[in-house]
Amino acid sequence: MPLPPLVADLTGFDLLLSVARLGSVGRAATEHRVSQPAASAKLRELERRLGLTLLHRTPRGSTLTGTGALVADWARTAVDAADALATGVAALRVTHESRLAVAASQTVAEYLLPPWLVALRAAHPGLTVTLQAANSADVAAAVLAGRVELGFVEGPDQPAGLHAETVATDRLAVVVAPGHPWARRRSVAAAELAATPLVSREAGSGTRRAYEEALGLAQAAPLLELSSTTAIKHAVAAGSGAAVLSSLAVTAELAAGTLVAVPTGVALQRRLRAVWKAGDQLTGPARDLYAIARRHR
Amino acid sequence: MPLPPLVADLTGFDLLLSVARLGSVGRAATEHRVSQPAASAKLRELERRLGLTLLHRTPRGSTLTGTGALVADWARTAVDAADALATGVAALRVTHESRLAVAASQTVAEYLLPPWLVALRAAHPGLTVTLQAANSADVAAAVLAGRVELGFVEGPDQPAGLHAETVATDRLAVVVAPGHPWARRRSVAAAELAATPLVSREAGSGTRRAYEEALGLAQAAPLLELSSTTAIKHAVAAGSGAAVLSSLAVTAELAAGTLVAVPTGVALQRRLRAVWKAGDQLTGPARDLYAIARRHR
DNA sequence: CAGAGGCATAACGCCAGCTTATGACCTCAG
DNA sequence: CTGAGGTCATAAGCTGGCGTTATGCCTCTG
Repeated sequence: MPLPPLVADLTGFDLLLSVARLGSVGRAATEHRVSQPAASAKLRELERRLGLTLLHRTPRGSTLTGTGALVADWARTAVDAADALATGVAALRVTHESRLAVAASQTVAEYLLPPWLVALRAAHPGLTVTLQAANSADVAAAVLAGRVELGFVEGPDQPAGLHAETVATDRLAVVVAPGHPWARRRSVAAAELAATPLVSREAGSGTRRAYEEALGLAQAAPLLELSSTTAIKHAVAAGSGAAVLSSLAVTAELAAGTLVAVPTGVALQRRLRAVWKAGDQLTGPARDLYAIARRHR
Repeated sequence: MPLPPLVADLTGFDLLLSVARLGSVGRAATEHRVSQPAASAKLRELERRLGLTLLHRTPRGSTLTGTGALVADWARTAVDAADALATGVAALRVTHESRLAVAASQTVAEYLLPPWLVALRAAHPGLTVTLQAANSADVAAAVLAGRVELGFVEGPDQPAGLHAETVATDRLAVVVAPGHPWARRRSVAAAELAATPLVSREAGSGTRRAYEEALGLAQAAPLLELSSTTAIKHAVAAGSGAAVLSSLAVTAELAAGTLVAVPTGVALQRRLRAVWKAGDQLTGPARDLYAIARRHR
């Protein structure tokens, strides 16, 4: 199901947010580097397509109507998400004149880092960040080798030669499709969970290791081994079985009802930690990013 | 600061998500009702602009690369937010062949309802929802008069003639600008809070009423009275003083560091309740929406 | 009463992006 | 080994959306 064309292009909504902030269509146009008539037409077209009146236009400027304010607040969420996407992509891009290099494990890179980077960028407008997404072992290696200043790792291991500080705790959730027998269970005991083959990532993934450790398993026998979280979610939603995933990864699906979380008797959680070279003191943007990560905890 | 042009248009990212799900550029093109070359060109252009390789193209289809999967996950967040925006707008639009009419107070309409409606639409693909955003008293009146089947209200009042069930609890947060004297305080006592004029909504707003009740005030003297949550946030961020706002309304600002939450000795919270006519039984989409709201709690 | 600031309308030109048609490539079946 | 079917890339041509400048009208201010 493709995105409705109404919202595929966010520039109109972005313009609306500028009008809300600046109080005039003309000033919003200036901020967006377009002519005033272009902005005026764009906003009018937006109103026409939504079938809503968003602005009170007066000779002294423009203000939002009630519905305009409501739409603007929803739009802000979408624009912020797009902004986080842009920031993440910019960091992923290998820029050779980078200023801060960061490495992060999959879960952190996917779900936590983008808003942190948006906040960091607010504090350091000109800063370029490069991000390397890798598994926890590679992150540790990159920090040790000095390729990145700061790393974020998951899982139980204590990396040698690194100073580690917990910045967040990630709960792991057992998820199944709504039609799965477990979907209506009050609870699934640790023993039953340990005895059930799951849809999971490849051996050595941070999520899988944390799960194996929590259940005291040396190596869990997988029902199906897939290489990405997304693939696992789809397989489970299609009824392939149960999976253990970061709760951060399944909020949207739980909200939509595509997946159902099953309560368990086990505390499935793991710490997400910031790591840097032991003995070193974090400075500049790296220090700020660490502070932001702690603050968001 | 306008949105980077890279992400202003989400169609490319949306297409990427379809490719991830369907495994082929051509099928994604079909789903989006465009020709295969158009989709191919669009994805290639996306890769060019991001400076990243997102797809493995093979004669048997296309799959995401590692960075492609990462970008796709971030993109999914943005696309979902845009989808919530579209759903909210569609519900706001007065459609005359509506099927489910809902009224909600400001906080619920702004922050909670869009994802609920997205989930509801997943269960009822053809359903048209109309939404009326109003204050709690008007919501109750609309339900009583039968203009809407289901309402969502906030605040302490028990609406006469209506059956009410709590669907969520909203914490109120005391927020100030980072430079405000309170920003570094460990705690602000109830008495001090009650004695301090705040930036607030007009008398009678749900948030303001809940705050007055929690502090045992008949009527709080405002420092500044503004008509929208957004205006209040900006005024506070600019250093105008302190405000009490729904924690739902300030998550983004707290994350970005624009605003700072001040711990207080008072339990500032209020219930958000679903209401329908006493004696009636919820049926059909209204019943499902209520269930979704409870599930998201 | 004049000027400034704000939004709308008009006229025009350009380029982005879509479509159809076709080609190149791989895989698999017989 | 060979042909069919599926996938993606390239080419060429056209349309129309969108932005620009120029201008007019309105309202509030001094």
